[in-house]
Amino acid sequence: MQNQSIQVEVCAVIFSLKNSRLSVLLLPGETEHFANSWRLPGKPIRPGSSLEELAGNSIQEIFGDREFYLEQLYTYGDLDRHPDCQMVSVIYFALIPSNEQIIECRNELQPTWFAVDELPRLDMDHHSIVEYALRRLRYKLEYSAVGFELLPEFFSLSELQHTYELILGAKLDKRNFRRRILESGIIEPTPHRRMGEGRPAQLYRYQDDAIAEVKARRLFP
Amino acid sequence: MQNQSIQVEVCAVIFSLKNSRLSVLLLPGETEHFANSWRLPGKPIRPGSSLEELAGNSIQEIFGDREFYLEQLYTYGDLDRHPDCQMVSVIYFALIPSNEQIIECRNELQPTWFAVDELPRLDMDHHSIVEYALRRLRYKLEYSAVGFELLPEFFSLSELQHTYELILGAKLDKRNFRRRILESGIIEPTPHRRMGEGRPAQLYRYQDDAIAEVKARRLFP
DNA sequence: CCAAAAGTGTTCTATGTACACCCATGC
DNA sequence: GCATGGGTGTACATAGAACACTTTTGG
Repeated sequence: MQNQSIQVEVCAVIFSLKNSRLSVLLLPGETEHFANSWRLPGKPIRPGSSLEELAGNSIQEIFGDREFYLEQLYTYGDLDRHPDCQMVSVIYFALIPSNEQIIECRNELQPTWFAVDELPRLDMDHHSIVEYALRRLRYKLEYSAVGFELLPEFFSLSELQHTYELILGAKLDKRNFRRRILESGIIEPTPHRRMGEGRPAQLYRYQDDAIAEVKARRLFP
Repeated sequence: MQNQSIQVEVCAVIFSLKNSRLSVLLLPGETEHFANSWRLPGKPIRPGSSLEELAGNSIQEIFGDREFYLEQLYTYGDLDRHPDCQMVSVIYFALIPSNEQIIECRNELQPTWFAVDELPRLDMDHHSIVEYALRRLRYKLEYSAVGFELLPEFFSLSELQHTYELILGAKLDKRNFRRRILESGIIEPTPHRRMGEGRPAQLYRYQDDAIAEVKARRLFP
């Protein structure tokens, strides 16, 4: 059933906001085994690259040489994951700002965004991996500042609140949200304002030196 | 400097209470590169065993076929970890009840307990791995029931409190501790009592069906 | 002047914290 | 009967939750 080889790969669960929905980037699956299914981007490990570099490269191949949030999620290594070999997958999860675009020269890979509540059929155990990444993302929101990583450099407090509401799947109280975020000191006001319908919004920027302090405290109930 | 091979191994950070100190089990290091140093128990991956099985086996070789708490910690894969090859280490952490003994036939391995605040020189980056495992253990104590895993099947509330104080490195209020633990419902009283100096203590047992519920709530500030 | 989104404080409730004395047993 | 560790409740402080109106802009 299963031959004697072990393969080790690095994969990434890439989250972003697309059409006001939390979405995951997937590639078409390998057709030999998993017809009409999709898979997480990734690549086999190779000498000369660290695990994190490989995960970062997989993402930069799709989005270009941007900065983004990247964190190791879990390493899957059960015997029944792949029909042909024993597959060990080191999974990372990444957050891409909503304004970033897939670079055109990579269209041949057919990278595609799927809303997390409308995932297609996925290869192997990738479906449960995405679900786990989503739980971890929701949990991280409560006690760290990770939500900003899905927004452009400048954003309004309402945009930030909508991001949190999208990910947590719940409405948050506007005044409590603003008070907590501002008191936490993880964002700073900028001279910019966003004009649109209604009153212009103060724009804020993320202070990256503030991450460490916030990690210890829960921001949301 | 570094040849082109990649090795993948599974290691375990094994915690227990020895002489009223939180301790880690170490084996003598490989002498070719790391003279007079110690290392985490572990073994290379091999076809036919999942990662968790390999971690579990490494521990059962030392303690026999016991049950114990085992959880994946992190996968280390930087380039500069080992002088000879690129080493990927999937690290697990385990909690062994304080009454468990190292089985005698394994004495040739020279497994040795070291208090976490008096660690010897360790191979590679194993020192920072132990420190990370310790941070994770302390953090887990706050919001889950993991402390029981270091005690025998029956234990008194004072013994449990001392365990928490040892791991967290801080004194806890007796009444608040007892109230919170009992209200959480993660332990149940047993008919047994521990006799000794002073008033006999009610002994409790861990209810393993209660783990899931408690995971979401913080038990300690 | 109306629609639309931004912005702002206070009260109430729940949770955590601090704290001191009586109880049951062995010697 | 006394030394030793086991066992118990209440008052206070802090943090989170609920809640409605005013402000600024564009059309």
